[in-house]
Amino acid sequence: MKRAAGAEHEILRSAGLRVTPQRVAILKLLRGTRAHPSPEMVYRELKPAYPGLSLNTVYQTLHALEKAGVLRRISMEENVYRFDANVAPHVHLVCRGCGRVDDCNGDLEPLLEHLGREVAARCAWDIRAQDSCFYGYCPGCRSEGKPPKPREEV
Amino acid sequence: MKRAAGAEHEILRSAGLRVTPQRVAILKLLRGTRAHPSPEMVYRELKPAYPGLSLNTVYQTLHALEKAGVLRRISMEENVYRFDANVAPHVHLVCRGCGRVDDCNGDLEPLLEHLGREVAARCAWDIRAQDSCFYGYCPGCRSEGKPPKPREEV
DNA sequence: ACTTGACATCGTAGCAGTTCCTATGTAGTA
DNA sequence: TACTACATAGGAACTGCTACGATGTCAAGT
Repeated sequence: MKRAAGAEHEILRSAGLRVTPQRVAILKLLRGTRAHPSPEMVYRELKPAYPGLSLNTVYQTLHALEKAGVLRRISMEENVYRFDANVAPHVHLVCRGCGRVDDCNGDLEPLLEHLGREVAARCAWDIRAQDSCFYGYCPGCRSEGKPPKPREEV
Repeated sequence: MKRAAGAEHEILRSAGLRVTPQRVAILKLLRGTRAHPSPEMVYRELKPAYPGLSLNTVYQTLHALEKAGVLRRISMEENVYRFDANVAPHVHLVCRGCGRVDDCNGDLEPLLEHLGREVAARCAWDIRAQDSCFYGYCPGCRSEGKPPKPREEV
């Protein structure tokens, strides 16, 4: 349980956080998926390997990592937190059929940065983060009649 | 309580919804504010004028109006629904200090539509809606030391 | 105007996601 | 190895939202 990869170790240390098996596991999971998991999904995924894991710990770890800037919390149409280890500005695609959240491929960063500059120029706010979400139906749900939302996997 | 303005009346009718005092009041409030109220805020605002109003009714009315395309539900970093009577694509500014949600002035619609086209061209999704949020500190919170979030008014 | 059926409203109860509380455990330093 | 501050676990509490059933009301058709 102690021999985790080094990258997560480094990240935690440089964020001023203690290195614990739980934190390494959570961070590793987030960095290894594109599914933007919710706390619940993280918990369900890691519970088999860490039977003693508490959902509470997942929440606290996610908050700590978010505060340290390692993760981003993103908001979907549903009132459930989701987390993303990709901190750079990018577009999220949210399926109203199955609930999955994808990143949009292709280099949209220049466009998003342009949008950010335009917004900053038009208001007197101190902007710290941006998030662009597109809602619709993924290829899978598109072919069917877009059914109500089941539970997706990490 | 029955002599409300005609615009809301029209909107409700053409959406196929019954016209009731509660619905007119809720829609009128939403259309007359830029604060993107949450259900709770709508309730607190209307309760004095409509003492019998139920929070449940607020929820149901907001859902009905959203389903009819009259309102948009937007997602902030907090897990609270917020509603916007402006259905056209525009940018939201969310203050991490006081929690207020503003629209960004200035004509950003072309840019957003451009972004939408780029996204649609890069993925096989059936896009139905888009939302761009910018997080930071409003002019008021910026001048102070960005305090923790109190409750804002409608 | 009056009746009537379908839809709205209200209050309560229930649920799911998140946070609070606190005793116990453990990482990291000396 | 011993110590101390920080993490964890478990459960209880909180909050925003939804489901349910009884009552009330809008509006179409007499």
